[in-house]
Parts: sequence; C-alpha cells; structure tokens
Amino acid sequence: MQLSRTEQNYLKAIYMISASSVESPEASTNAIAARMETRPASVSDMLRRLSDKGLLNHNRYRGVSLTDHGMQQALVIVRRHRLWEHFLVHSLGFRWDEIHEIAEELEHVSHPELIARLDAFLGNPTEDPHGELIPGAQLQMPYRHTMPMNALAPGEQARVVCVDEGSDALLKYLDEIELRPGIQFYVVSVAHFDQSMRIRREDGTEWRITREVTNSVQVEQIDGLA
Amino acid sequence: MQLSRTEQNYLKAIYMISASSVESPEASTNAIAARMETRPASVSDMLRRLSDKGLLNHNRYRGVSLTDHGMQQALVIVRRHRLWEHFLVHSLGFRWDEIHEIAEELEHVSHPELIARLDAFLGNPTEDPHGELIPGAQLQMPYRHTMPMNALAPGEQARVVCVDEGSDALLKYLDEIELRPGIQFYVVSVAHFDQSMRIRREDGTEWRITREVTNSVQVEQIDGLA
DNA sequence: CATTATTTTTATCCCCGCAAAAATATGTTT
DNA sequence: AAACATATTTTTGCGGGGATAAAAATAATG
Repeated sequence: MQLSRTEQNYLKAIYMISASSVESPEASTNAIAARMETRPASVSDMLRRLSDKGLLNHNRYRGVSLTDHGMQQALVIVRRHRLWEHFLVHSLGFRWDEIHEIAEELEHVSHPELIARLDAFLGNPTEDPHGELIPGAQLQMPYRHTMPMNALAPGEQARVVCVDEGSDALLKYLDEIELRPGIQFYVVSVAHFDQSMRIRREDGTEWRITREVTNSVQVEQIDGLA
Repeated sequence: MQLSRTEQNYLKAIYMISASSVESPEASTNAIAARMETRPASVSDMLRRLSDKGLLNHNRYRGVSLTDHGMQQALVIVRRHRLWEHFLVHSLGFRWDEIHEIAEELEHVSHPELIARLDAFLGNPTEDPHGELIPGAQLQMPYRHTMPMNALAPGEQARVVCVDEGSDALLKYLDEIELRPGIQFYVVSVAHFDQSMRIRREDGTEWRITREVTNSVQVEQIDGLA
C-alpha cells in the first residue's frame, strides 16, 4: 500500500512526537496540528483514515500511537530524511541550518534502490548532521540514552549528542558557538532566575547558554572526570 | 507563482513533444495524454488552466505551445531532471536504463540552491547519461543539429549524439550492443523491406539494427571520412 | 455533405484542507 | 459526588486540485 505524501508527513510527525517524550508514545491531535502547522480538524480526519489503514492505534479523544506497521513506514521516511541531510552537508557543502526544508522534500522520493545506493555512497553513516541516529536498512533504531541539556546540574560533565533541527535560527547560533555533537563541556553554574547555564569547554572557553538553547540540545552525561 | 507537481509534469511533457518535432511546436491534447498516461479529458482541463496562468498558447481544438514563461518553467524542470540523472549514474552507479523513473521524482524538488550545488558537485555537466543537453543555470539551451538514425543512407558515416530515454528495455538493449553517445559508425546497408540497418563500427564489429531502434537514436553525420 | 477523429464540456469522484458546531474529557467548585 | 467551566477532539459541511467517463462540440476527410 503506497502512502500519499501527506500521509507520510503525518506518520513522521507522530513518530517525532512519540520519540521526543519518553514516558508516553501517545500523540495528541493538537500536538500533531501544531507540529504540522495545520488545523486540529484536519488532523482528526486524517487520524481516522490512518487508523483505518492499520497504521495507528487510535483512542478516541485521547491520542494516537503508531502500530508496528506505522512505525516501519515512519522509520523509512526518517531514514530517507537523515540520509539526504547527510548528503546535503557532506557532499554538497550545505550548512546544517540550511538543509531541513530540502530534506523534507527529498524524503518523499521513494525508491528502495536509490536509498540503498545513497547509503553506500555516503559510507553507511549512522548519524545525520544534527547527531540524530539514522535507521539502518532493516530499520533498526538502536537505543541511546540521552537527557536534555537543561537537566544537568552544576559540576556535572556531559557530551553533546544531538540537537533539535526544528529551528534554523537556533542551529545557526549553535554553529556559531560551536556547540555541536561530540563537544564535551563542564557545567559551571546554573542561574536560578532563568535557568541559563554557564559551561566551560575543554579548550577553556566559557559560554552562557539560555534555557531556550539547553532545551533543544540532548546530551549524555560523562560520569568520569576530565 | 509556484507550480504544482502535476502542472510541472504537463509543462515538461509539452516541452518534450515540442522539442521532438522540429517542424511544429504545437502539442495536441491526445499526444500529451498518451505521453502522460492520462485521459484527454484531464489534459483538456489542465490546458485551460495552464493557459489561464500564461504558460501556454492555446488554439482551441488545435493544440498548445509554450509561452516564453512556460518555456522557462519547463527548462527548469528539464535541467533538474537531467542533472539528477547524471548524479544517479556517475555518483550512485545506476545503469542508464534504471534512472528515468527516479529522476521523475527528484526533478520536482524545487530549491535553486540545491540545484546550483548539485551542478557544481557534478562538475557542471553539459549532457545527461543519454546524451541530452542539460540546460545551464540561465536556462540556455544551445542548438544542436541532429537527425534520427533512420534517416541515414548506406555509405554514410555518423556519430551517436543521444538516445531516447522513453523505454528502459530499449536503453538496456542499446547498452548491450554498446550503441552509446559518442560511438561512430558506418552504414553498410539498409534493408528495403523493414528499413533495418547494418552498421560497422570503428572496432570492426557489425550489427543489424531494427527500425524501432534507429527511430530512437539521434545522430550527427560525419561529412569527412574515416 | 457525411463520416470519422479529436477536443471540450459536464457531472462526478477522491484527497486533503478549513471553519463552525457538536461531543467528550478535564479540572474546579460546592 | 454533582455541577459547572474550560480545553480538546470529533463531526459536519464545504472548497480547491486533479482525475475520470460520457456526452457534446468541433475539425478533418472522403
């Protein structure tokens, strides 16, 4: 069964919402509408259709979650999106804040052999330019333990794992302050009044990071020391 | 004014039909319907809309031709299509008979910077894998004098310029007999009853080519000699 | 002029979007 | 617990894009 472009977009949005909240895999109509910049009425209608197709579990008035089949479909799209993002940055030289919109188009080009060859051409990458995992050819998605940067306490050390690709402006800023996946840092202090965070990096530079930024960066804590 | 995917497909089909017949740039409703595998009723409806948008000159019951604006739009799509075909063959290693359908999807991804960078990444190619010219960034399309292979007479020499990408099976066959752009040959004879052509190549090999094939290959004559 | 081929119109359908209204869930107050 | 207020979701009705078959209109041809 071939999915329309719009249906694919819905599945991806639902996947993203489910993946971003650890506790519950349920996505609400309003959350989907907000992410897709459409009206809840349209969402509600589409949820019914996707349920009828066996892609969603739908608790009326509660929310939806992906069925196994829906999850497979969503991961196919995520895989394509992230492979193309890798291509755009590493082959074509785009900055990571320029690629989201383009990849949103490319991800809908559906030819298994194309994606297989693109994957090989890129050297079978495991992460996209934002540090997000790229599902493998069998759509396997390894678990990775991360926490939002804003959950760190003073004195703790951490490494940036991935950053939210939602806002191009934020990505541009992160690039400027060189807060990229792999960067390690030490939390000097956290301001009480606005939760802004002062961090020190290995090269000794210090930055003050606002809450808006720490909300959008996922890190893994480094138990060890320097 | 942003064109829908379907509108883009119509413009490209009309461009292709116009470009393939030297004498008249008019495309008929039936010809468009046949090429796009849709019904004449749908075509007729769309022709009216594209005319309203100033992309076509429409002589009711006679046919359509592209306006300057329509031609620009069509060339943008052709440029994208052929650049992607180049990428699929030279970067991803596809055979030339596998790429048409994929490029039909990729051609609709519309981001000027993407195409500019892809063009540079590929080394600003001037021809696609079938030998067709790729319109430049300013959509310039140089004139090239070619003739169908079936117009050659015995004793004449010619070079293959480009081949019709319409049939994947034909392309596969052309690849097997190594009748690719750039190949030079000599016409040994032409059979009266079916116009099949016997050719000899520089390496001495001889082949009998059916009319169906010579119809789909464009050549340039070599006045000179061997 | 009559026949045939082609094109256009008309009516209808599906996909997917929206606003407005109805239905349901949630939270607060008594 | 019952009643109310608020937030969320769903239903309903509708509109645009694009496809179709059937019918009507027009062009081409003998």
